[in-house]
Amino acid sequence: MSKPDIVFVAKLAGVSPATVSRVINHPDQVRAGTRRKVELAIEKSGYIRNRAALAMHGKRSATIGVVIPTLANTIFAEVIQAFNETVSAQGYTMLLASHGYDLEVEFKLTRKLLEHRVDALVLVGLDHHPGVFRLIGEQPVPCLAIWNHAADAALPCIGVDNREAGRIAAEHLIALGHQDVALIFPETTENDRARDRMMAALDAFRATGTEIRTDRQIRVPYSVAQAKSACITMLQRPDRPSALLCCNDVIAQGAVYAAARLGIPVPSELSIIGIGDFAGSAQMEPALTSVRIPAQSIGVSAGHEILRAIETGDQAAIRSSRIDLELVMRGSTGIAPRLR
Amino acid sequence: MSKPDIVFVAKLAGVSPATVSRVINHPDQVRAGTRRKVELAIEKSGYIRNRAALAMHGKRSATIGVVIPTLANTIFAEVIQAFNETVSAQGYTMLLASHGYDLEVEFKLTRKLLEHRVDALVLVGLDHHPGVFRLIGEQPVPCLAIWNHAADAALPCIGVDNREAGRIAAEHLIALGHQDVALIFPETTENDRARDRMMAALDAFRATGTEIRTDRQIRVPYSVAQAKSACITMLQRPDRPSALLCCNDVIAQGAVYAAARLGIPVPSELSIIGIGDFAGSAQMEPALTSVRIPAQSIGVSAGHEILRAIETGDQAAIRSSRIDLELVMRGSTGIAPRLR
DNA sequence: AATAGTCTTGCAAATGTTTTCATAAAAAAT
DNA sequence: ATTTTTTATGAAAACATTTGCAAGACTATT
Repeated sequence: MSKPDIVFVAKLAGVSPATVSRVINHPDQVRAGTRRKVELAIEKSGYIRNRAALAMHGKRSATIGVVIPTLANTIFAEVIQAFNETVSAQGYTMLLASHGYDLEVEFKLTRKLLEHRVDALVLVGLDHHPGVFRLIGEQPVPCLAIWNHAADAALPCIGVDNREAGRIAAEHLIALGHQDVALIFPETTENDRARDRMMAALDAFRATGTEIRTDRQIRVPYSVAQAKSACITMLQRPDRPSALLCCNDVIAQGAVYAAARLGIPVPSELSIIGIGDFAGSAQMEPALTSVRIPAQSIGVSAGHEILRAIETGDQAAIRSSRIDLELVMRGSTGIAPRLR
Repeated sequence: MSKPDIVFVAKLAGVSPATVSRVINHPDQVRAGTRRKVELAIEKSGYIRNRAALAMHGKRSATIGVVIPTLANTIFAEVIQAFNETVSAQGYTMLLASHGYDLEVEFKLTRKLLEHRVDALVLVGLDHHPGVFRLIGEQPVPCLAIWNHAADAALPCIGVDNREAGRIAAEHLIALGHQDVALIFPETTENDRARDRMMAALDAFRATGTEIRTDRQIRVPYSVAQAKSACITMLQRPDRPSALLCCNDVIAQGAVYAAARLGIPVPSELSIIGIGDFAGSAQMEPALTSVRIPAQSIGVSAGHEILRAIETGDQAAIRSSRIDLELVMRGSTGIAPRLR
């Protein structure tokens, strides 16, 4: 009664296991009559082939391992969705793991995915546990870093230049005349994306002679709720800044709500800019100005590159690419109050 | 140079493959000295055990298949995250597939996951392709439907009663005196959650003698952008309703933004209620009134039940449970204008 | 020092499938 | 009708691992 295997089906159809295998994998190699018999037996027995046995044969496992920091908010939803659509169209399934912004955990998960003999590996960002680099150096598995791009990256990568993202955001505020800006960022020690953006933003302001004081640098996790309450606290102080530069749109959305709650008019009294242009940002009122990260494109190209690397068997075949950022000016930023 | 296997490691350590296997799986069964030798050889060779071979032995594959409608918006992010955290703590990895609200695709994906010999299967909702029911009837795999709960369900299920959700939302609006209500829902043919909510809402209004006209029933996909623009169109008509009952918070968020855009004061002129209480809903201004679906609880209980079923090997062991809904009254709903 | 008992370890079988090679059957050519 | 060619099928090896069994190596007990 327990799950029928290929030899059970073969007996039922009165043929050899080899023939059953051929019906499944090379149907054209078997005579129509036999094929029908076998197909009937498969149908009747409810046979489902065991991919594990297949994978043991050096065949593809038809799985792609994907390790992301979190599933909890919108940040990676769009890339992953696009990536998944691309590869699943070719019959691949995603083994998805999330590490909660802990690179030690990321290492363990990566190892586990390799145990499953994923045909390829996708990671987010360029900063990883040394063990991760060792693993992908040793294992013959195509590996791709997404979201980030850097010319000198240790890994093939498809994504944006986060330093540029931080710079674009900062320069937009600078161009609007903002001098007193607060930076709302998460903890950056295990998050290279956030770190790059912040450093570039600080540099951009420094280049205009403005040093952003540390009490203008707020630490907050990626959470609309926590961002909102942190911003409320900060914006209630008498010397509030004229603009908020947020590490991503999750935080920026929280900031917009905070301003709304306090009745601070945006953008006339307070400008808010995010990074990412996540779903919903364009619809907010006021709509959020953001540095657009084309998640869709990243996911799709990543999918194609991975597929190509798997098909050709050449793990070095992955082409890195830098996806262009774009400043999307919307209603949440405006000229600094002091200039009017 | 190609990936070392267990016999390579065995040779390197000067022991038999069996001993290497034991070092990995039953370390206490091997003498400390030998163990160290083997561990060194594993380390040195960069050996990673092949789970496929393991799975072939009737062992666990240590994967759990999860099929969801979409990854693209927040809807399922929280459940999946909670579920994943729960099961990954026990060493399981998620094979995640999304079908884009197409039950035919869902069937194919389910089949594929079974080929991978997932140790358990999680689906969303109770409505499925007949093939899905056949598969899970034939395969000895614990299967659990999440998000929905119904007493007479064909599958073990952990979730909420979506009819109740629709009813609670409707009755809240009724209690506030709203008689002219619009329903903003997605296509319901392949989405039992949406269908149940809508039917129950219509019934609730009918019970008070109000029949909701079909031109008050708007069809819109789950997208903030599309919901917003559809609502803008509708709210601009001279005979706009006094309340909007939205199938979920994604749509409701779009509705709130639509009202903001048009300058319609919420809730004094227009009440908006959602279902789900997704991330961000509580932070909006005005904060969104919603029927809370405790995604976190659902994910965690689902995880525990699945783990129990896997460990005990008893697929019938999964206990269904109905998770309680809760009306969360916030700023987006208020007394109907005609009563003031 | 001998015996019994306890640990360690290796051998070999088993797992489910694919594929190469050989053979049998059918089709085509004479 | 016979031979040649082509096509379809089966037998068996291979894949990487685990585990029951048996034998060998210790340890403890007398």
